[in-house]
Amino acid sequence: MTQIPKAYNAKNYEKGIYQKWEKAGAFMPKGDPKKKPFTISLPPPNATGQLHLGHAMMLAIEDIMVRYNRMQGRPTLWLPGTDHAAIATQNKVEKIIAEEGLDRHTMGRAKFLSRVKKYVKESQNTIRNQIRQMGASVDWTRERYTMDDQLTHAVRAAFLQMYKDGLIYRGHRIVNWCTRCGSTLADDELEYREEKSKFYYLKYGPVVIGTARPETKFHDKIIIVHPKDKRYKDLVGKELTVPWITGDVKAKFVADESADMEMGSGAMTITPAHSFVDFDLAQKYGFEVVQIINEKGEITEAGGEDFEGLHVLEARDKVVKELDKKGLLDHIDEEYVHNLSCCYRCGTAVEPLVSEQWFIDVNKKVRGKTLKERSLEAVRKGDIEILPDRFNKVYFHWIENLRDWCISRQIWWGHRIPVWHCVDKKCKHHKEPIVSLKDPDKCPKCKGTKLKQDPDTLDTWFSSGLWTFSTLGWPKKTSDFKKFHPTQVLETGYDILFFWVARMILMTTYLLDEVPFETVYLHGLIRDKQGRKMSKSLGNGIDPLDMIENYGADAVRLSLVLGSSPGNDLRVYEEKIAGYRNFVNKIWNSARYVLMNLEKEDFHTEIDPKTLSRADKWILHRLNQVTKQATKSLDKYSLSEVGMGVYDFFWSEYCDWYLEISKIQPNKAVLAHVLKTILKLLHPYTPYVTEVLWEKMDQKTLLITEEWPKVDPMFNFTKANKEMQAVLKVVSTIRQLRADYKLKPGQKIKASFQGAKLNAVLQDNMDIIMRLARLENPVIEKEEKKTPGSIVSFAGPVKIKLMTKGIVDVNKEKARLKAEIQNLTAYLKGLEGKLKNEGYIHNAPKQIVEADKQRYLEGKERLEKMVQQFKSLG
RNA sequence: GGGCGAUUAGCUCAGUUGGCUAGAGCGUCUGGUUUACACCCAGAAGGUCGCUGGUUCGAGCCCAGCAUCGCCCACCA
Repeated sequence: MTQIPKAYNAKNYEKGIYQKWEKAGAFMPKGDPKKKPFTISLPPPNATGQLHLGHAMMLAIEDIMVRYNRMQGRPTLWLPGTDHAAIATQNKVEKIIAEEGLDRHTMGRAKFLSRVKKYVKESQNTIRNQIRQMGASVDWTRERYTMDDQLTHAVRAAFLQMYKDGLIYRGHRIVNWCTRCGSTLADDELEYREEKSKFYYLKYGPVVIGTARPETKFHDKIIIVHPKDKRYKDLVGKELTVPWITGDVKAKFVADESADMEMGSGAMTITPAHSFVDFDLAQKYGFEVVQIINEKGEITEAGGEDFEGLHVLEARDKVVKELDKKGLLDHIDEEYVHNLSCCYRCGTAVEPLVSEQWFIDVNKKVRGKTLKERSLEAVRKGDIEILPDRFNKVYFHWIENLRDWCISRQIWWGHRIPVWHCVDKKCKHHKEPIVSLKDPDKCPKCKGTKLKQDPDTLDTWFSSGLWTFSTLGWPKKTSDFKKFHPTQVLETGYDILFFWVARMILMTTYLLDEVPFETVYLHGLIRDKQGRKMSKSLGNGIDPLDMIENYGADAVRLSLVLGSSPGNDLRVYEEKIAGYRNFVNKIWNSARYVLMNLEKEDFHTEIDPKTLSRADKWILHRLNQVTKQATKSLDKYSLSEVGMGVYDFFWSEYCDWYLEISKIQPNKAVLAHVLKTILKLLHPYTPYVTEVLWEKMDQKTLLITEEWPKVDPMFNFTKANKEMQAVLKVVSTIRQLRADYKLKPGQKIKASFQGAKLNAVLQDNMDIIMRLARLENPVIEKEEKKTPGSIVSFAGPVKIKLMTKGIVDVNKEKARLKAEIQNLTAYLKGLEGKLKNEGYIHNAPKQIVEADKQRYLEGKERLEKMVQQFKSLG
């Protein structure tokens, strides 16, 4: 007999339990070496501050997968780490130093970077602490950071290999440019903001062209028309002089199918340096590309002395005025709504411009395949399975339309591009890049020592694309790498399918000729109670740490997992978390009861099959069923389904019925066995409370490393299960009657039963029925006896009669019976129709028809008895 | 413009390969100190499964169309 507190206070236990696990080395991969390892690389949170509920969800989901597989005896590795998050981190630190009146340029590169490093260190500590608080069983001995020496080495190795294969090239191409960050952005690093602006129609020689950005049009010289457009047929190929912003220009008509005949005049001029579409056209035909806007968002010398140096917005007004003066302004549409592309990190409008950058060629064949082809194939062939599978389509579409990936960034924080140039003027090869794994000290050509490294850094997703294997020691073929790669699951939010998941597949299939992971589990976004995104500006965010403080980590985990399925958003709010806290407390109290009634040795005794009552057999049978279902569904990653299934079984069967029955006829070994098994089933979901209780049950092992429950064929009791369910139904029915007639809870009622085939079962369990339904002197009647003033109801085939003469109103009983008779009659009529239907009898599976027949016969019998009873009431 | 998702009780959501009178939690209502738990127990009310057709013996589930809400991608001369 062990006493524990009345309520579970998570705070008192969680820290100690986590330390115990960690000390025992329980997070390190052990398990049966013959079994296939199970590995998850934790998506490394940005080292920029704090974790939010999305991270908490990720940790909860992955921890469930990991704990389950660990209990299945597989060598299990969950590798944690953090990401240096180039732009995000740099922006954060820039903001911080701005408050001190500083900026990075006056500070200098070295000083600024050391400031960033300090910030990252603090942030990493916060994150480590938060991951621990969630109970995440990550292997801290293998923690990694994208800027670790070893990972940086992996980045360089990857760069070098891609460079040698000609996949990485330097080119003058159009890129997305953020004028605030002073850097390029990848296509998917843009966000779109709807904006209303003016739309200008301008007279350009014989045509009218439309534009939202007149300030880019100084050097428009090509007019594109559709080859089938009759209006311009004669003009195609011709050159003519037209008056334009800063004087006359020579314009040329070119036919290309990209022109839309329906739109405006059907003719358009192009600005190759500042529009992706126009740039492609210029490449196709070899048009001149003139830069109009520079990296600061100002007009270049191409605008002439009147415009050079003006910011784009100022220039816009001035250009329009100038055109108007010349009579070239046709009209202005004030209500033009369009999507403005903005920087996803700072929100500044993005300026497409041509710049010299490093790119990854996604269409060049290496070893017979392009990067695109490899990426598509991995998913098409089923080597990678995406959950939910509807995201396959989204993935394919994205890869198919992928352009060359711009990987250079003009920011300071990140992996410096491993390219050097010889700056010795005497060297003939000073234009050739030197790409090297280690910092070179001399030029390989002229042996000079004047080398300068490319000032740019790499896109942060370049290094995270290597995450599943750079963390395992690649490019060295370490034993970890051999054992744990490919990983099994990559679990992350669907919002970074492109950013990260696709990049990992692209990099890994090329570099390793294998997939990075077998399954992609995409979780949804966290929303508030009204379904809104959580955001700082709305102030509707919930801090996971506050919730853990108030309700415990187990409750927080449940609120993030139950009721959620891959790909679907999830609403999270405090009442929900409080509800799961109640569940955790219920676990605690069920164990409290068992602990109070059992001795230590009871937790170690085997179940003796000879001692099993029908109730024992029932709960053991149900436990088998639940275990079977849970195992099957967890293998398919149906985490919510399993959690809810066990929740339900535990609460509404084990607690509500079996524990109550155990107060009447206890079987200590069964009580202990079922509870211990439930703790195991729940452990992946609520690791803390289950581990605490496990300890209280005199277990010498840790629950985290216990074996996952197996179905025990000895405990399959189909018949007892059915019989016991009937008994429980009898109790429920009586309770219902008692409530209907407002019988006092304490008042014991005389009752009789007619159960036909079930009579023996009822007799065996009469104690239970009596106690749970508060009866006295219950009897089983073999024959119908008249008992005036009693009330009657049916639990399946069992007729229940409560002797309530003088207690209840006969008229009320008549009304109730009448309603029940009507209800049943309607039901039987439906069934009858079905059973008379030839089509149904022929086509439906036999068991279904058989079951309906049974139901019909049983219902019919019940109806007869009810009618009889109704009549007897006079 | 293309695509995807959602629509089931007042709220949040389950609902397997189509087959019991469609379920749970929260909330509401009625009762309740019983060998753990009031963070609890017993019971109840509450649903034209978004709409319209179709397939089928049978549809919440499959098909077509529509509506509303949300998301993603593309385009915007």
